[in-house]
Amino acid sequence: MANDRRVDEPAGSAAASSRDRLIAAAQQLYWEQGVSSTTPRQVMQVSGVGQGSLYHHFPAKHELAQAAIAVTVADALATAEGELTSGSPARERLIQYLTRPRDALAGCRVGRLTYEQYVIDDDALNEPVRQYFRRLIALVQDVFAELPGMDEGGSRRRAYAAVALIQGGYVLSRALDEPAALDSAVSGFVDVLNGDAGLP
Amino acid sequence: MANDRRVDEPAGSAAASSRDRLIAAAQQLYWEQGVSSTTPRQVMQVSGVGQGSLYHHFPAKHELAQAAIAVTVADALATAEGELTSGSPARERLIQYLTRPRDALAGCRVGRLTYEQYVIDDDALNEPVRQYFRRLIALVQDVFAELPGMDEGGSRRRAYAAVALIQGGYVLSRALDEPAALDSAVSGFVDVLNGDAGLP
DNA sequence: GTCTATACCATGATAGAC
DNA sequence: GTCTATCATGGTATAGAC
Repeated sequence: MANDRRVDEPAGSAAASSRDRLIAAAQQLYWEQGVSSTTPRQVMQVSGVGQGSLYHHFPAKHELAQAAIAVTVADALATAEGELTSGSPARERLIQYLTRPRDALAGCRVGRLTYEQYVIDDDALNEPVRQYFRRLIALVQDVFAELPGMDEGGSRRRAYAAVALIQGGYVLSRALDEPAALDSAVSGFVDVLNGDAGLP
Repeated sequence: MANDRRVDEPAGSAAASSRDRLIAAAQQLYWEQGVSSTTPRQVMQVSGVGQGSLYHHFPAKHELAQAAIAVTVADALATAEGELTSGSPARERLIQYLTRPRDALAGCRVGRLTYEQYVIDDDALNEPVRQYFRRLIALVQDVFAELPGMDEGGSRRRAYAAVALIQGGYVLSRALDEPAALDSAVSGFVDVLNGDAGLP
């Protein structure tokens, strides 16, 4: 990555380079079936790039995974940042982040990596995932902190809860094969956030 | 399972049968490193059972996985049921379930299966996972429903939120390599449940 | 940069003796 | 029920020509 002086091409470029097509194919396959289940052969087929080219651009599967995960994390963070730092009132930004339409059955592209042994065993693959959640939680905490009468501990705990809720909603939707499970979980959280609490 | 007439041995039996040791080893390995990463060889080594015995008791890896996952799900459900149907007031039962000490870095033995391609692709493996979450959510919903002024939709949504929160807490703890992340998420949820809401 | 052919190894499973 | 030996497959990577 660091020694790659190639000029960046636009993501939607009509004729993406072999390297970009390999990364895009890997991203898609990782999302659909996980990293360890994705073989170099499959990446070649989906990308339409030959075997020689794959191993020319990436010395091994590991380096391809590193590149693909880095792009996935950067994209996901950019989306969240756009929602959470827009000009809207804090309350609206929070609701917008929580209720954004998500492909619940597909799962979180980043969160699922935490249960992938192939990723866990490899610090270079693990680090982007850690950074993603660190920054996402910080973004959410900053929004909670804008609300009146919120101390630092309170905003911090609520940020962990909000991000965990989304991740767990994905898990429930997948387990139950029920896209609406994530929505139900979010609704329940928003209910209690709205002060319509539950404990006497 | 249905055609197995062998007399059940106590779980903590001094001399467990080969079959039971195989299942126990598989459970442990599935928890530590996932199902697809766990090879029959590893199960043999951990259980101390030879290869011939493994394939005598289980025709293939698939049947071993089925048996091990069934036991894991049954155990996890029994634990949750004990907490959620005890004699304590509803509020206490809920808090007890949410704040039970958990090995956050290890992840949820059941929840992690939702991101395992090996499990997803196999209905026989998938069904116990679905049942686990269906029943767990129902148990939690029943407790919420005991609280005053709670309609059915409200208890349902809160149950989804509570279960999702735990699952997502595991994901965060693993992603951040930070056992306390799950605790923070739970605390944030309990904060808002306590009516100490957040949105103006 | 890209291609085809090939080597290597772990996995998942079978065979057949005891 | 348990053992050892063996096999077939497919994933990962390398070699070397173009």
